[in-house]
Formats: sequence, structure tokens, C-alpha cells
Amino acid sequence: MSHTGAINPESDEILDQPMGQADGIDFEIIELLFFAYRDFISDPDAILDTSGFGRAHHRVVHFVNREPGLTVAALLDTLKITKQSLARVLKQLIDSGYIAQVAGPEDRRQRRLFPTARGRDLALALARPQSCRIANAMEGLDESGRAAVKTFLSGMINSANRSGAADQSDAKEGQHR
Amino acid sequence: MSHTGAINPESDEILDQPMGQADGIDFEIIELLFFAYRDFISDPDAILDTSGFGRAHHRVVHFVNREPGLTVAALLDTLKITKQSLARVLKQLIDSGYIAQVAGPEDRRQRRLFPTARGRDLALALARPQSCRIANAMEGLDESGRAAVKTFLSGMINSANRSGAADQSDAKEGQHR
DNA sequence: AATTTATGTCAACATAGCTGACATATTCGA
DNA sequence: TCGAATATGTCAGCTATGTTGACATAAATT
Repeated sequence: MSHTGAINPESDEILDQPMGQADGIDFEIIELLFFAYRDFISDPDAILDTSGFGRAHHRVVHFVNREPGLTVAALLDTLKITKQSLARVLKQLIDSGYIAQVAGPEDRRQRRLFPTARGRDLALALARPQSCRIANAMEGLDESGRAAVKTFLSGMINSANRSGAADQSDAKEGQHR
Repeated sequence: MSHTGAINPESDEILDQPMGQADGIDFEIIELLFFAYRDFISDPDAILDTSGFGRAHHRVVHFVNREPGLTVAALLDTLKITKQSLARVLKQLIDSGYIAQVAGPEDRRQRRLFPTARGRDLALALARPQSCRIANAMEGLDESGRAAVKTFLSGMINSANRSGAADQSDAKEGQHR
């Protein structure tokens, strides 16, 4: 039988029906999330292209600005990346004067991270278009609708990830694989 | 003045106040989206690690299953990546029997993409945990709340991206930089 | 017959993850 | 006080996934 390549209409196991609501799976929201996040990220990406930074820098600048003085360990825990991965971008941000390090007042092994004025400006510039996009998407919604969005998004997050500023004291179990 | 390194408390331009609702920017939703998407993606990632595939494969398998018979051009347009980038993962998926190609019935230059039974299974396996996570996050919401979530997510997407199956006929202006 | 289109492919490069191994400074516990 | 644990940094190399640019082939179009 003629079966070698793959360009063959009457092949064996080809399916031509779209994956519908099989198994009661919510494909609609899955795709909405994919497209929404992609476009949401594209705004700052365009700005970053200019400054020579990337998404990784964006995240670091963002969280350092959100919680000035956080430790490297806390940042690693928030981003869920390795220190080697963070080191690369953090070094660039420090060298270019967007972020400054200060030895911890209690524990001098720590390097607490602070934004500089320059770093603050960048964080705001990156957040602005995202915030506009969000405001736009929220436009038609009333208070309960907006609350529903927050509830939904919060519910999507693994409970292990605390919401606001982390409890510094339980920063154990962070990075050692 | 003693300024060379960066570990220096009374340095010049360090900011120690958190970025609040400055400029009326919605940092809360920005972060919720970041964490939500990260965790949303982590479920299929864990499965993919097993099969030796990555997120790129996930997306391809997903959309081919959602719209069997789509052309390579349509897929490129949906994913917004280059054909060279797609080629790598698509080839692997075809070689491993997850996706099959069929020459277009009208235009035989086209390679229409179809899932195999194997490919359908993978797509479902990857979508299942995501759908569960979504269902979970939706749990407390009533119909209007769920509608609000969809409205919000749809509103986050660039209007240029049509929602359902693309209009095949306007597939021009796709890839040529 | 010449051109355009749909697709594939080679080669090189960038970003941002990862692992493993090791160094240094500091703190802590026995 | 000394040794272990901790916080951080760093070197080296690997992987996944995106990018550009250039070129090839087959089929459709004009």
C-alpha cells in the first residue's frame, strides 16, 4: 500500500472534526487567555525593543519597583527562575543604573534591591500601556463584573503564591533545587 | 565622594517607596495576569516535559485540533511566528505522528494540517488540566460574572485578531515581513 | 512563458530559561 | 571560636523558541 510520506488524503487515522466541547473542556477561555496574554505582553515588548532590554528585564524592574528593598531570594521566589537566569538581567539593570543594591541592614549578606529614579520611570512607562489596555477591556463592566474578573484571575493562581508582599520570614525553601 | 560600587545606602537617586497606584495604573490586574498565565501554562508544561515537547508544540497541536485542515499560512497567522520557527516544531509533530499533512484539494500547493488520533489525544490531555483550572477559578461566579470574564479577556485582544475560524480568503498579507 | 504564491529549508543569531560546579562573605549554632 | 548553613555571585555549557536572510520547489495565475 502507498503509505510513506504524509501527503495522502485517505491515510489511516486522520481526524477532520474540530475539537469541540469534547469532555466538557472550555476551549474558548483557553484561547482567550492565550491571545489576551500575548497582546497584553506585546505593548511593553515594543518599548523594550527600543531600550535593548527584554521581558525578563521587565519583570525584574516591575517587581523591584513594586516592593523596593526586596531581597534577591524573594525576587527569585516571585519570578520562579534560577539565580543564574536572574543574574544575567539583574546585572544589566544594575550596570545601566535602573536598579541599585543595598546590603541588608540586619543581614549584610543580603542584597536588597531598589529602583533608581530611572528604574521607576521605566517601570511606569512599561506599565502604562498595559494599564490602558486593561482599562479598555474593563470599560463595559460594572463593579460586579470587574470584581468577577479579579476573582477569576486570582482563582487561576496556584495557592502557593501569596498575593501581596511576601512574608519575608518564610523565605526558606527558595532556590536550592 | 564615595560612589563607585552600588552597595551604598545613602546613594543618590534610590527610591524606597513602592509603586502604588501612581498615574492611576492598575498594578493589581497586571500582576494577576502575570501569575495567572504563568500557572495556567505550567499544567501542560509538566505533561510536555514527559513527551519531550515544549510550549511551541502545544500551541500547534492545539490549533490544528481546533481547526483541522487549516493551512500553514493560517496557522502562522494565528501564532504570529515565522515559518522557520514553526517548521521546527511542526516537523517534529509530523514525524512523530501527531499531525498529518494533506495537499489542499483546491490549491495543491497548500499543506492542510490535520490531527491524528494520537494528536487529538495529546491536545485533549493538555487542555484538560487547563480547563479544570478555569472551572475552578469560575466556581464562585454566576452567569454574569462568567460573562464579564469573557468580555474582559476578549477586550484585551487586539481587534486585528478575529475570534473564531479565520476567513480563509483574506489570508493575504501573512508572512512576507 | 514569466511571475507570484505556498511551502520548505539552510545557516546564523538572540533571548531567556536550565543544570552543575564552585567562590565569597556573613551569620548561626554547638 | 570554629564549622556549618545561608545569601549571593559567577563560570561554563546546554536547550527551547523566537528572529533574519537567502534560496529552492511546485503549483497557480496572468
